[in-house]
Amino acid sequence: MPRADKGGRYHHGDLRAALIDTAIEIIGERGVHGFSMAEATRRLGVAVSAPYAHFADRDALLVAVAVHAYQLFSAELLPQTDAALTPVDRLAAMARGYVRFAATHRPLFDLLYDASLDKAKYPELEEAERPINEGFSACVLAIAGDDKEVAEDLATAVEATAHGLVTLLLDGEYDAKTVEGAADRAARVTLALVESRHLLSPPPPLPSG
Amino acid sequence: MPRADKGGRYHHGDLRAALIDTAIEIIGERGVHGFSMAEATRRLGVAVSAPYAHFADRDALLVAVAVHAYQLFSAELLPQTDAALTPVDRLAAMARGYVRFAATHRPLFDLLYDASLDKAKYPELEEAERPINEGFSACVLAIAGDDKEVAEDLATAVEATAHGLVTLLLDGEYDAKTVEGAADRAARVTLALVESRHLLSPPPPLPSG
DNA sequence: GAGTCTATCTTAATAGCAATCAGATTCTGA
DNA sequence: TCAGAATCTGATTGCTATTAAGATAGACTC
Repeated sequence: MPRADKGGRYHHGDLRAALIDTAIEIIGERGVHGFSMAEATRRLGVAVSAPYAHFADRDALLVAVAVHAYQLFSAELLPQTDAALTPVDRLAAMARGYVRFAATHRPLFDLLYDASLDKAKYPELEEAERPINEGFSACVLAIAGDDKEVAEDLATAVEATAHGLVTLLLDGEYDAKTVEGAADRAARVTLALVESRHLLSPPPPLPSG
Repeated sequence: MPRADKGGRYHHGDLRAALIDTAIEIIGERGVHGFSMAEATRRLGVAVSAPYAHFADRDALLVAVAVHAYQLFSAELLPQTDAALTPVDRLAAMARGYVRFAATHRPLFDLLYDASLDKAKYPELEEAERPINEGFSACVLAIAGDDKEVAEDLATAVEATAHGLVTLLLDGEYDAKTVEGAADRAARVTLALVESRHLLSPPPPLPSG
């Protein structure tokens, strides 16, 4: 972990990587909102203008951190997919994992879903997110019997619910107990969605309003 | 709608209200993130320091706008509750309304759920949010047969899903078609949750993971 | 109506931030 | 060895929030 130990060398060595590490550090301490380029350069003992040789602007650096975060997310979430479980159980496990990641790495999670990074402008974001979406889709498709429309419907519902639960969880103050509680809840809601006739077949008529 | 038409008067008249209006205007144009005190004072033809006679800081002004947004939200959402419908249908209608409000007043919705305003620091926020939560709770309690634990579980699930759907909807680009599509989806998922044995009774054993 | 008090507003200033530019330094490869 | 490219510094611009001290207007009293 390189610190302000440049020791008079003009060139840093790997400022790009050091900036990403320091950004993760600062975001961990102060949240995405509390991160600033200036603070990062201060910690690295480097001129405020130095980062701009490696990143076009603040957002570009945050995107690099976000890519890193997605990789971590994948690494924690996807192993659940390989287990010898039924697709339904795997899906529930992923919902759990989603909640756990958000709670365990809150600042990074906020960076991914709260700091409005423009996915259109930074294609590497979608690229980094893809493994997650694919693991998820595979799971859902297996459940939906390869009916793509049903699968998309179900996927959206499960994703939305997990994400929404996390939002509610993170809005209030939370401790370990409520984290596992929310994880349980996410799993339970996932099961409810999977079994529902409202999602798994041609939808019955809806009351309008 | 008072503009930069102060016309040399030293006192503005009602700068406090004008600031809130202008803030809504700017947030509508540029999003919460793009709002600045400086821009607001510029539009009102007033010194940059003038707002601080009425609001402690930027956040305090945003909180005032958020209170306004909650009132609008209530006004659009709660009428659904009075209709002569079953509790379940009312709940589905509220899920719809939730999605519609978010899509129709996106900047205000972002202000409520994206700009991390500290509810502990500004109790008026919870106060303004209360009518919504109460209408919602009443509905859910009726469905759960006054079993508070089940009701809380169900409420969380429905709220989370609606919120999550909105998040997904707002993340991608969206047009009128997808808005109603998302509203439909929210209603459908709500029905699925309400009918699920996983939520409406002592929960069956969960696979761990 | 004169005088006082207070709220409101102005001017002026500080400090933090992102971003740019010109130039210095170091690295790289021919 | 030397030219060019990459990296970094120092100085600067212009935006932001926020504060302090003083001017002005409205409200309230005598």
